Amino acid sequence: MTGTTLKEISKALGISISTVSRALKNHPDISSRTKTKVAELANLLDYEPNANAIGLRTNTNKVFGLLIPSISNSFYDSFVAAVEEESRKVGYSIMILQSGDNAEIEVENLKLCRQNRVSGVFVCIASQTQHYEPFNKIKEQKIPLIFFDKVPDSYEGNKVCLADKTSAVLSANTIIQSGKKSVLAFFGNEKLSITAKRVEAFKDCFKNKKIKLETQFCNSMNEVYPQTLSALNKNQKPDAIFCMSDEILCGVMKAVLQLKLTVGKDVSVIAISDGFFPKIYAPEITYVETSGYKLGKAAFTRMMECINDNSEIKEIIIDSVLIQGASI
Amino acid sequence: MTGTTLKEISKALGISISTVSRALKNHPDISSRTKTKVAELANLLDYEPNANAIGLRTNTNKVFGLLIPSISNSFYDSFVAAVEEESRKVGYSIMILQSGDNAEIEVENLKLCRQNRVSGVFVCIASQTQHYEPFNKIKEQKIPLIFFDKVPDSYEGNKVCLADKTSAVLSANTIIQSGKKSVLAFFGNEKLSITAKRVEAFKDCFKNKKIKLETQFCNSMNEVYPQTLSALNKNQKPDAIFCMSDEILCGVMKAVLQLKLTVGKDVSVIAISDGFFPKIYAPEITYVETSGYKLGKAAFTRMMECINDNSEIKEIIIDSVLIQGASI
DNA sequence: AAAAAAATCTCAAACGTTTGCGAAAATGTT
DNA sequence: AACATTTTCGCAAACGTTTGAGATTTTTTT
Repeated sequence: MTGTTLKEISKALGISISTVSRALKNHPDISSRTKTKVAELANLLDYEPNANAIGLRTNTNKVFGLLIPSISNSFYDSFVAAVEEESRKVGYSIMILQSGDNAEIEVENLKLCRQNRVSGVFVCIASQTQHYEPFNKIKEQKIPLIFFDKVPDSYEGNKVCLADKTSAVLSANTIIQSGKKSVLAFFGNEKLSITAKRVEAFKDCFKNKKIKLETQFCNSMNEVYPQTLSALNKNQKPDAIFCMSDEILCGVMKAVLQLKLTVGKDVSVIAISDGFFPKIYAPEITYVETSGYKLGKAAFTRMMECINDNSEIKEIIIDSVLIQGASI
Repeated sequence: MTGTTLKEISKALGISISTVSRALKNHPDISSRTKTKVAELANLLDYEPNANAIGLRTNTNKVFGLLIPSISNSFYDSFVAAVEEESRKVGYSIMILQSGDNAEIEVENLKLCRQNRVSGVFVCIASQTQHYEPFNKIKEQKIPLIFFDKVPDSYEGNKVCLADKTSAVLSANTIIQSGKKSVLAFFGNEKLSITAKRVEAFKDCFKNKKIKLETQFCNSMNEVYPQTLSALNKNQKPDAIFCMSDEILCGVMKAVLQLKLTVGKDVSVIAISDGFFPKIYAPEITYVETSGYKLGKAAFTRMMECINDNSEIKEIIIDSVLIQGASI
């Protein structure tokens, strides 16, 4: 009914189940003659190993858990794409679990990973995650755990993240070198430590400079848009705007378009982005690249290291680079 | 070492494994006294059922397979988000498999779904998928199969897709009613049947009208951009541009921005989109909504119907609706 | 107080694989 | 031809759970 099993093949060939099993995995104990016999019949009968049985027997799954706040986000989905791509190459699949940035759902999802005996889990923690026992449980089961992007400060573990400060500093210095005098800087969710770090580093760059700097925290395009609009309508409007994320960039640009300003001439804009959005505008926006794709590749590499030799804990930081557009 | 098992609980409590198993699932045969005893200890010991063992015993997994060309696409990732969200509510997880629009990887992925005994699979076929035996195999195993978005014409099955024609017709009629005289229409991958249908329906609307219509096929923003640029630089430039997708819209708008034209005044624009991109421009773009999110919800609903009562095959079509912006 | 019914629990097989160890068959060595 | 090796294979247990059917205990009925 459902699928061919080793037992069926063994019966049909008059050999034992173990021989069939070994034949299929090219075990040296088995003669090449029976190997081909087995292979042929298995092929004919469309034999496919039962992943559950294997998982039960070996107590692992060829599956990675991937915990993420939301997949509808160009940064995360390029991360996911990268991890999936690499995983497939080595025979792993990925199980995606969204938390909706909700800490409770996050622990549910961690539980799911344990129940499924996944081979490893990648996690980008929710903003309000406070308790780390669920993560400890994962570790107790010897399941490799890789934090990425939003990583916990106060918890030890493998971490792969972007150079938070570098990207902010790079942006700030670009603005300073261009000789701008009044800067409006938009940052994301104030509660996130990544935001805090960036703000601090960014502000530091402007110390002792004769440049006016105003910083604001925003969570969505719909907040940024009106704020930019009113800022640009003031008498002393900013001559440079910094955008910490794509969403913010979109909000800023919407205001810029609304006022029919030309970026790079009437006002300068610089963003932190993974690169898609800056290129949909003309002139293109100058940005500091933070690639979800690269981050994904790095996280995957780290995961494989953990699986192969359960080595010590590492924190990896992906550097960012400035991509010149014509907006500043 | 790894995790608590039923056996351990049963031994500790001096009762049989089956009693423990039944107690945990609230079976009527078990007294409430032992139920609470079991529940307490299970809780204390952090018992978590082994998904592999359950899967092996019951021959199913609480997992849906999700086959998709690429997840880095706002339409698909909102689809994925919707399916994941709903699945979680009923205790299912999703396994994401990208084909990269490659038919061979697609069959590999289908195989993975079978090996994992998933409870159901959602699939958006690759553009060149020709052979349907792998899908038959899925069906033979009584695994519910839901095609979505890019569905095969020549293959019977459950299908959930957007009203291809309606969205094109809606766009066309909006253009006609606005009194435009020269239309430039960009469509996506020429080989896809969905494209063919839309083109045909779109063209039909313009029959017997005194409107100039030029259609072009494009696959990326980088193609659309220069083409739009040159079209808008001609003497008789189009007064309305139709964009079949978000990517095309971005390409068109880049040219519009480049030329410092104002949408809705200098040139009209209308798109088919799931709604994010049209709203990042000012004025906002008028579009026909085709929501990946809604499609996901519908596909999920259909999946649950299939799981509950293995009813007959259905084809569901999600209607589209015009969202007014100021671009036409 | 005995018989019948109901409630509660246990046994044991099964799901499909993997794997250590021992058995049989083939080959090589004196 | 007898023995030692090597090659090839089979046995059986184990992974953790579910489930039908039977066993035991408790409660109800007569």
